[in-house]
Amino acid sequence: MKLSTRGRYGLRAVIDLAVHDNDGAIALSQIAERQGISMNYLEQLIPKLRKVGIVKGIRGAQGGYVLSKPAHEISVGDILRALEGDLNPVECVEVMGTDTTCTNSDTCVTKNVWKRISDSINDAVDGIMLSELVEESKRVNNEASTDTSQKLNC
Amino acid sequence: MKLSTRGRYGLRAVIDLAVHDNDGAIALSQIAERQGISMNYLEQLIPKLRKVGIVKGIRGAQGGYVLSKPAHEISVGDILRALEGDLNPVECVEVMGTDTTCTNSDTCVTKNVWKRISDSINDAVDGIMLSELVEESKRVNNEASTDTSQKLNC
DNA sequence: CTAATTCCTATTAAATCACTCGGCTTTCAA
DNA sequence: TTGAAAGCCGAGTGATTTAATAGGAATTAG
Repeated sequence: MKLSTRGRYGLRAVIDLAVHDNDGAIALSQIAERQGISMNYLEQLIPKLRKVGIVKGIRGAQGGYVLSKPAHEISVGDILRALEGDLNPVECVEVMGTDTTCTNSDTCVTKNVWKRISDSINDAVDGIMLSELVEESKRVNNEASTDTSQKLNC
Repeated sequence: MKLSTRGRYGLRAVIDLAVHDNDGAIALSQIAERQGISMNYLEQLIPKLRKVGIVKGIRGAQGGYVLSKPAHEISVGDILRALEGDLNPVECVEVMGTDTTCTNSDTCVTKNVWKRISDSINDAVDGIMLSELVEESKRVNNEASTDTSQKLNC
């Protein structure tokens, strides 16, 4: 019941990108260095974010990545689901009504348990917008004001 | 971000045990057969439940397992945490204040995200008591009333 | 005693994770 | 026009975890 590094690194990368949003295209190498993440590995996470329209790649020299829509239109849920797949604790809880796997879903007691967990997770992450995290990141780094690099942990 | 079979099988096993609570000690072989779970594997999950005082083993012939406290005093959270370990989405979110790993927790923006996810998961599972699931299981099986075996899926 | 049962430890095949690596394509800048 | 900077893509790999299986010791009712 843990998020993988995909979700953790990926969220940090997107926050980093969002914080530097008005600096034009940001090269992956910059994000990787600031966040202390292997660039090769980050490169694997990006396609997942690109596919759902969170980031956009700009190829060629002086290229890099930008957010493909404003930060207040991107939720943490969007980011984490792109990176981790659906956030349901079990397979059988699908999008609502579309029970593919679980055959005896009528007599299944545990299903309601998984549903409640699933809903609470998704509600939580959908309630946090990327813009909030950007604000918080800037505020925290101003207070600390030691270095301007947006180094994030966890 | 999925529960393992430990949590899924284990919860079903405990529900099964709770449903047959007044039949005396229940052999693992019975639970395994009713739930369609390998007995050898179930045997590995039991120690986790025993350690936190959810079930109690009765050794010898005619032995088996019983709940070690009433079902309304056992939450789904107790069961899942026993089987899966803590339900936090990342390591660095610990019991509140005991931040062992994450060093720069002050400037860590994502930490609050993990905290909110963690809280919502734990609130959800702690709000469901085993007794509720037993009630529901009995009700559902009466309505369906095809077989008396408490076969659960998911 | 003996059969049933819990209890404990070891082994294992398969999957997943967290990367690394190499090569290709696109584009800008000099 | 060419070269370097970047994104893009797929294959490979060691370590860890998962989901079991297997075997045997301890315990107890009948």
